[in-house]
Amino acid sequence: MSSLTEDVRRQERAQRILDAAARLILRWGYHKTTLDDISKEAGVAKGTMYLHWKTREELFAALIRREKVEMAEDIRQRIAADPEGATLRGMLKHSALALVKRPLMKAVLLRDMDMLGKLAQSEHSETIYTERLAGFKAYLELLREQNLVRTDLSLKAEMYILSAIFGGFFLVAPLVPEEFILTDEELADMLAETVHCTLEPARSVPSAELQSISHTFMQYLNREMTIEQEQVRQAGLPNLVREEHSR
Amino acid sequence: MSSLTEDVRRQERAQRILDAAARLILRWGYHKTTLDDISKEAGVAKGTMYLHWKTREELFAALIRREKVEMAEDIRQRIAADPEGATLRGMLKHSALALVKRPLMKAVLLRDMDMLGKLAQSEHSETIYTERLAGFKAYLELLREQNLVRTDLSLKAEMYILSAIFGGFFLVAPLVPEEFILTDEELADMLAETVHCTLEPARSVPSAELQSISHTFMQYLNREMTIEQEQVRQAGLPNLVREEHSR
DNA sequence: AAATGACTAAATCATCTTAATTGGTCATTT
DNA sequence: AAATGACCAATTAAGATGATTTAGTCATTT
Repeated sequence: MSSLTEDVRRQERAQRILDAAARLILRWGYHKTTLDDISKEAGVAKGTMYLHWKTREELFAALIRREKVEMAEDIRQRIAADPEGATLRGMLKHSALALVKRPLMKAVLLRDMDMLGKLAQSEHSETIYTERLAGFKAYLELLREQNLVRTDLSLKAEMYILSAIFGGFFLVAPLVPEEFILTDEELADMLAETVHCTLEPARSVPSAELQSISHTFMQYLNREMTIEQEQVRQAGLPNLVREEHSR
Repeated sequence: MSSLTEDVRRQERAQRILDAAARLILRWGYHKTTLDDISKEAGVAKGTMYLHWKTREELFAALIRREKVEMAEDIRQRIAADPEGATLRGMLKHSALALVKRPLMKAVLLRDMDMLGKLAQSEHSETIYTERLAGFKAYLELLREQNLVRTDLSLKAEMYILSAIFGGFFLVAPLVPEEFILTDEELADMLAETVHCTLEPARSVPSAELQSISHTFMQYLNREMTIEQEQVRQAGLPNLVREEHSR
């Protein structure tokens, strides 16, 4: 039986290891980052890491999951703090702001082969994308029902437009000459402006409606997160407990 | 002294060789396409190709130049045939339409490493991009002066937005799930719609003004083309003549 | 004079061999 | 029971060698 403080220390150690992994993957990339490197950086023995994750891949998957959860929480707070946060433009603006300061997430979302190597094109990364977009599609449908986005375009087209705008603002950054590069804040603002102009109808939204959709959005975000969060939490527990659970 | 019909035959042969090169680079990529392959495909001896271009790189550069010129001409015609062609949205729509059916140009613009290899990141490709954007910037400035695009955003921001939208619509295609993929026409229309909503002011433009700006745009396009076209033409001439010229 | 394709030097690729690294385990220590 | 790090098998990197390919040339043919 593991005591409560034991569990906490485990969790902390798991976080330390993931911190180390994050630092190293950003410096050296996925391929060049070895488990020996990580254990050294985290100040634990290599075997200790195997008390948390069964394989190297699982460790990195956990790292990405944690990043996802942190980012979602970040977005949640930014949106909650912004009166216009729940609008489509607000959502995308805050997602962009949360993304620009997370190189790892950026690498995952944009499939950065240099940093992630084959991890970037693993089926794991593929499904994450598909799932996220599927969840987002559901949210967009809701917005359409409430006339908070244009309905004269097909849902499919709107999904593509959104992907293109969001992806575009990040993907072209390394392609355009330096003189045109925007700051993070400018980029997020212009992205939001583009989404606003293109997809939001020209009418002022009653704050009651805004409140309601804000609630819906938080639910969507929470649903996305709980699954991941559960897995993140379990990484701190000993293997035995995990295996019992999974049966 | 070379006769007139001689020159024509030379030009035709140059075109045949470039045709062959285009076919092969699309099938095998830049790296796997050898000069032997091309000469075989074009039905000429390898030495003959050296009567047109001094190196392999020059041949491929000529191919890309030709593609650029053809595409510019294509855009010109599409815009001329469209009453709204000269608007910003029209310009981008027709550029998109011209681009979607030119895999080679797409590869150059989007820096497709798989197809072009190191050619994609050569300084040649870099300068093409920079020059094109510089020319486009001048055109955008004109549009701003005539209030044909929003002036409440900085020129820099507008350049980035345009790059992001245009690039985004093409770059995300391989990233989004199949169910969201648009047809070429849909893509071009949605791209134009996005540009229209985001950057064009909400006022109807007098057709006189439209005529004027259309003229300006054609000039811009022509200026872009004449330099390239001159080089394309010269590729048909014997080396000796070329060298005399360049001194 | 124009076109060719056999030829060459240089680069690339393929194969083998050896050395080093690394993910994962487990007997030992704490 | 928890944590460690020496250890191992397996993969990967590095080197070395030889074979093949290929960009570019040029003597010969048309």
